[in-house]
Amino acid sequence: MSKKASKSVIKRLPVYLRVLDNLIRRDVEIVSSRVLSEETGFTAEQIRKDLAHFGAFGTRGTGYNTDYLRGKLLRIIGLDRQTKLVVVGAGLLGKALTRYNMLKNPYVEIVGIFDANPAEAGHEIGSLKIRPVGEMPAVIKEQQVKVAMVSVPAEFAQQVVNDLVGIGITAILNFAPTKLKVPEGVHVHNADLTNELQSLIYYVMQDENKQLSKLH
Amino acid sequence: MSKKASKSVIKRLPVYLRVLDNLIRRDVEIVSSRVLSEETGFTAEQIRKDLAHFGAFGTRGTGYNTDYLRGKLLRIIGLDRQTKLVVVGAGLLGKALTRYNMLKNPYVEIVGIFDANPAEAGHEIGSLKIRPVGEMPAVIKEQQVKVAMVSVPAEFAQQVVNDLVGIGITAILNFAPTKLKVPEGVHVHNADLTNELQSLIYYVMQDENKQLSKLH
DNA sequence: CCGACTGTGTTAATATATTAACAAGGTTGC
DNA sequence: GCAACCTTGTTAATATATTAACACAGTCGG
Repeated sequence: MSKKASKSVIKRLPVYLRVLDNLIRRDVEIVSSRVLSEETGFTAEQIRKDLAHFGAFGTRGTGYNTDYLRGKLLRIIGLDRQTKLVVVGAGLLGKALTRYNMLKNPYVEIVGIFDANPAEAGHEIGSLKIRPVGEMPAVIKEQQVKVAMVSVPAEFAQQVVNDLVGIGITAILNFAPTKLKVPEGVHVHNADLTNELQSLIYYVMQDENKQLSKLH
Repeated sequence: MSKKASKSVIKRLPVYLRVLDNLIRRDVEIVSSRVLSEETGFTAEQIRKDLAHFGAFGTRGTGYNTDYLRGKLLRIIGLDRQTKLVVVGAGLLGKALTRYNMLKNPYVEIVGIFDANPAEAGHEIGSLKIRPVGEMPAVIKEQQVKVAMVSVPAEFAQQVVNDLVGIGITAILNFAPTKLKVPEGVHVHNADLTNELQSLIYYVMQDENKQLSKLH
C-alpha cells in the first residue's frame, strides 16, 4: 500500500465496485481475484495489485469478502456519502445522463438539470424539473455542489464552464467535443463519444487491410 | 515511423483530427505542434512523436499544413471512406448518439437504429426511422455493416452482442455497464459513463480531504 | 548568400504500468 | 495437529508511455 495510486488504478476502481454490487445482489459473499478477473476483464494479478495499493482487504487462501471490499472501495473512491451534482444542457444526452443516474447510480444525487432554452424548462425527467440556467448559480451555491456534467453544444461549453467554476464547481465531466480551459485545481474528465467511436474504427480498418493483404 | 502504434497513440488521433477540422474551418493553413498542444492539451513533444509514428508530415521551421495533415490522419484512422454503423437501443442515449453522429460526425453513416420496444418503432430521428430489432439482421447483412453502438439496458447487452456478432459485426462501442464476452477478433470499446463520473469523484474527494487536513 | 531563428523528427533518459514469480498466511480434510 | 492445497500481498522483471534533449531542415531579413 502507501504511495499514491496512479490514474490507471483509479479508473479501474469503479469497475470493481460495479462487479461487487452485482455479486452482492446475487448473494455471493466471497470472491477471488480470479473470479473478479473474469467479471472485469482485467488480470487477477492486476486486481490484487490495485487493491493492495489501499490496504490488505482479502484473506489468503480464501479471497475477498464482497460486502467488506465494497465498503472499502466506496470509502476509497469517496462514494460513501452521496455526491451532489448538476447537469447542464438538457438535450437528449443531458436527459439520458440525468435519468440514468437517477435510476441506476445510487452513489450520486442529481440536484438540478438546467437548459438555456426556455422551451425545455418545466419538462420533467423522473421527478426532476428542467430549469432555466438563470437559476443554476443559486442551486449550486446553496447546496454547495462541486461536480457538474456538461452536455451543451461545443460552442457554448467554455462559457458554461467558466460560469460553473465561478460559482464553486471544482470537477467537470465534459461531454462536449472541445478542450476546456480551467484554472489550476479544477478537474476535467472528457467523455468524448466521437473519439471512442473513431479509435474503434481504426482497429476495424486494420483488420480489413490485413484481410486484403492475405489475398496476395 | 515503422513499428506499430500503441493504444495510447490511437486514442489521441481523433483529437488531432477534431482540432484540425476546427482550424481548417477557421481557414488556418499551417499549425505548429505547440499550437496543437494548446488546442488538445497534450504536450507538443507527444504530438510530434505520435505523428512521427506514421510518417513525416510536417515541414521543419514551419509546422504542419492543416489540410494535408487532416488527409493523412483520415487515412491512418480509416475515416477516408464513410464507415457504416448501426445503433441498437433507441432509449434517450441511443437517440442522442444517433442524432449527434448524423449531424456532427461526417465520417460515419448510421444505416439503422433499432429497438426491441415496438412502441418506439416508427419514431423518427432526423430522417431515420427507428425500426424493430427483427429487421436488424437483414440491414447488417445487406449493407455489410461491421460496427455497432450498443445502448441497451445492461441485462440485454450480452444477448444483443451475441446476435450482432453472429450476423457479421466485428466492432462494438458498448454503453451498457457490463463486461461483454466476444469471440477472438471482435473489438469492444466500453464507454461506461458511470465509471468516468465515479473516478472524477475520487479526485474531488482527495481535494476535500487535503483541505480538511490543512485545518490541523 | 549568410546568420539568426523556428520547429520538426529522432534518439536517449525517465517514469509509469503490466506481467510474472513466489513467499507468507490461511483453510480443509484426515 | 499435520500435510496438501488455495489465494493473497509483495517484490522483481518486463514492457509501455512520457518527457527531455538535440541534430537537422527550412524560413526570413538584410
